Amino acid sequence: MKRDSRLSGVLHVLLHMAQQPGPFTSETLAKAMDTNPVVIRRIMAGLRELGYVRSEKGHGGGWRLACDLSKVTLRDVYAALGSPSLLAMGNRTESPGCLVEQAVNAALDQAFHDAEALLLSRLGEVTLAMLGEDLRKRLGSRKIHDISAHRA
Amino acid sequence: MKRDSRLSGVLHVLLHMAQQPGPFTSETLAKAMDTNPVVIRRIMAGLRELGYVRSEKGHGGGWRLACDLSKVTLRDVYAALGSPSLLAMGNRTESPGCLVEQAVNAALDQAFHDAEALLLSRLGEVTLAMLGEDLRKRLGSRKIHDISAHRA
DNA sequence: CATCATGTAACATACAAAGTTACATGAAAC
DNA sequence: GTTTCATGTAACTTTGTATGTTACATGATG
Repeated sequence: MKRDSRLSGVLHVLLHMAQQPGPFTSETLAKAMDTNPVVIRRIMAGLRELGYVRSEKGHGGGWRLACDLSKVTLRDVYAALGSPSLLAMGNRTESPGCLVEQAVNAALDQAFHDAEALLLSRLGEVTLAMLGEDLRKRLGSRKIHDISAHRA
Repeated sequence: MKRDSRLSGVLHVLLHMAQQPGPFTSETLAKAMDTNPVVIRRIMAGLRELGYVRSEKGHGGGWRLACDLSKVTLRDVYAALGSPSLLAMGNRTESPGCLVEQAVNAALDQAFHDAEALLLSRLGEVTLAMLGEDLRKRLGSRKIHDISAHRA
């Protein structure tokens, strides 16, 4: 797999859930995302632990939102995934004895750190509610999107 | 392999080369980097094509710097590697039909793009000569580092 | 108790970087 | 000219991680 798409995926799920009351089974969500129910449960596990969503077993069970969408940022969601590494590049050796490599690492670390900080900052500026608002604009006059129609 | 370390690696090689006249065989460089000669040739190929280094076969052959170190930035070196992706994360689907996913992508793309731009900008601010200068400071009063002593 | 849905372990697949082997090409030394 | 050295490159192996899949235990509902 080329790149980590868990953040993209879990946001997709959350935004879908925000459009309808729920609950949603992992299977329903998986169909909408064209993936496997276990994958859904996996990426949702961290959000459940942080209380952003709740899950229930048995008949009528499934996933429900359990947070104020205007208080949860994309950065929070990212953190709920376990804060996977943001950059595809890194240093060859983290604590090299070679002074040459230390000089290289210092220069790269600075650039890497700045980029990571900016990305986290940007993610922290966007709430799930804002995403929902943007979606509403995109939907325009259309009827609220039904997740069950997603399969088309 | 966890993360792409080619940029880190090739910079390490270039900085080593800047400390001594050369030429350097792939094998010598590989030993200094604790890796394989073919890996060296691979990461150096792009730099050769752009004229940053030259290579010669046969006796007395090997790699030599062929550029003004004060004119080549880390961003140039990155480009010579083929501009591999900088971010470890990406969108699930690049051109989704689903409006929900479009909204998610739009938000993430913005953040991703900003972070990539900043990283490239930072890399563009640092020249190989500046790296060499930093290294000189780290070396302090010490004798110029001999690459053959690297194996220690 | 049968059914539904999550929770999770275990295994399979896909992909890219890094490491390795093998050999062709060309240059210098003898 | 032949040997030796060094690059150039293809092909294959190894490794790490995300993703996909199967199987089954757990618990809730009807």
